[in-house]
Amino acid sequence: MRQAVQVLVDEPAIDREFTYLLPPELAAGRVPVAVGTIVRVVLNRRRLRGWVTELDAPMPSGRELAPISGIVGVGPPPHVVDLAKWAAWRWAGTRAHFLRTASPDRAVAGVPSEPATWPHLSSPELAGTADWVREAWTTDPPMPRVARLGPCADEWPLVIEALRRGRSLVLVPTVAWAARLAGRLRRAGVSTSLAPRDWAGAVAAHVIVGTRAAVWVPCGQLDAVLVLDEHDEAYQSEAAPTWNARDVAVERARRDGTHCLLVGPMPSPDAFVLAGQAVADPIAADMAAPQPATDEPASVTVIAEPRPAERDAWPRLQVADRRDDDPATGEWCGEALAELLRSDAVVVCVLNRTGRARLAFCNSCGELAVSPHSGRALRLDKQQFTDPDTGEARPAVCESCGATKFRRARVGVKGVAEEMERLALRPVIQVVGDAAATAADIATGADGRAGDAHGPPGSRPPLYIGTEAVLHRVRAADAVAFVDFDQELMAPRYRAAEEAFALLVRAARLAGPRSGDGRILVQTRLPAHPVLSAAAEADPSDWVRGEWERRVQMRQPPAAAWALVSGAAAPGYVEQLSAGPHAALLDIAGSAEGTWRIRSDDRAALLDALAAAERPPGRMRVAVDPLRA
DNA sequence: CGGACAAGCTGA
DNA sequence: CAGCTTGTCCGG
Repeated sequence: MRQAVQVLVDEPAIDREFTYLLPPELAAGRVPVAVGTIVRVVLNRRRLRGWVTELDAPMPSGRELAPISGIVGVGPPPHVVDLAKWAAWRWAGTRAHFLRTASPDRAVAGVPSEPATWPHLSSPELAGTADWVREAWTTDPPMPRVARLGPCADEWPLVIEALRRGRSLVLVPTVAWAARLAGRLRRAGVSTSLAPRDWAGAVAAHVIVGTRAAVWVPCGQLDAVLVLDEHDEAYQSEAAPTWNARDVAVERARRDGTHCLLVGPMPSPDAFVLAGQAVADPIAADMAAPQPATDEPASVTVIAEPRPAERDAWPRLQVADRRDDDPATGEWCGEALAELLRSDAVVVCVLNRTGRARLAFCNSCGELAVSPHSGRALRLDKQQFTDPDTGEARPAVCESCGATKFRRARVGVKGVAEEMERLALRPVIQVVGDAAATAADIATGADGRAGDAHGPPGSRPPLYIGTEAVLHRVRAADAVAFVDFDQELMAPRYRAAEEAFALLVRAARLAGPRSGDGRILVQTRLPAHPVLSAAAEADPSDWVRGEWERRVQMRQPPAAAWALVSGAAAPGYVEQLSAGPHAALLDIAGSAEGTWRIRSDDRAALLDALAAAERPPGRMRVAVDPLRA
């Protein structure tokens, strides 16, 4: 009896399964052949990698099958192969894309055997004290839960609580965080796998720690899933398919019948949708979330630390109201910031603009210099204006009063840095983009304080200024100042407020808790903005509720499902969608640059429609619920 | 995706 | 009509 298997080839453009013969000598080889095993096949004279997706495929009649040409190594286990199939539907991608992410970098001949039980946690370092979160791990039936943890709070007790349940998966947004946590766990004697470096080792580990790809670890049944900083955009892929590891984690936990805890200083609207979909009986009316199946709002309870603890996990937030300042002067620096800069504190300033001049205001009459043709603002370069549309240079003369002196406003990092140095009388270090600063620029002292490595003893610590990259590259500061926070709050993106809050979270970690005198200064003309009140009071619940209502009202993700379709094949594909069976539930809008936005209140209907529509030949990108739209 | 093959274009 | 380009099809 000859055995045939189904093989999905590792070629996203093909994304099809083919039947191959499994020769007996390969079936009896060193690597066991199972669903997920990585094999080599010849398709149309091409040698390709592929994954076994079915072991006993029906033998087709009237066709001679080609044999599998070799076994490459162990691949993702069957339940992960199935999870990849779900993800391909969820983000309108190919199975091959997700199976690649779930497969080891290099050929793996075998995996260790799974321990039957997990060791009892005995070391004193493993004594957990997160009573407040324990109920999250005991609800029956298990379900995804949302928990709030202040930005400066230690995640360790939550990790210990997870470990008590058994084999745990802990996702964190950055590689550095993963490495730090894995090291700490190993030192405490816990068998730990740092994914994806230790691909096969995950099978035998008590805890698997990693960034977004870690959600695809090849281990078996999980007993607890923990996603830290679940709001972080690093969990979502920017390239299509725009999959999100947090959402995959929730689905994986659901399939394992286990608990999943979504943790962060600010529960994201997405977390509420994920938890809300799982709520059968409303536990408390803390937050309304959609339940598409029944159209009935479910209630999601947010688990939070006792108030004093959460409050202490935030730095003090100082709001510098700039409404009284004259906008025409273009001064970037208010009194509170000036005072901070003149002090001896290590200060990190954030300004999400690079370069020097942006807008020019007349020194005598305050008029904004604009192009007479387009009405757009002119850039002031040295003593000349540059027209933003034509690039044409013109003399710097005020149209309304004839004066020739201008001052720049909305200056970028470079311009502010120059003035800051004069104002603060100490060195200013600029951090822009990823490659701009070298390690030496942001060397930190033994205690992790930025600035200790600079200058002779007794000299004043430097100031840092940069785009938000500076928040990733300086490890600690006495204070973080946002030069123009309105730019974040009012950015023309549907997630602007959420992203602004995420910046405050990053800043909070640099500044440290209020007990350590940590401090964030925010210059704004919107001092009552809910994002600012949330951070000032260390309680984001009002803001999160309002943000959710806004998303519902505007039909934005995650309250509604979006798919952005672009590329050469997009017109034909969108035409298919508008003629398909789900068309009535879809809201299709074209845009100028050959991009279509398909919107639906019913995510499943949208995803089914995307999967069912035929893809015409040619390149195409489908971004489901993209971060930027 | 990339090889095969068919249909279309060019130049002598 | 050879020799080349361009387009469409399909893979086990």
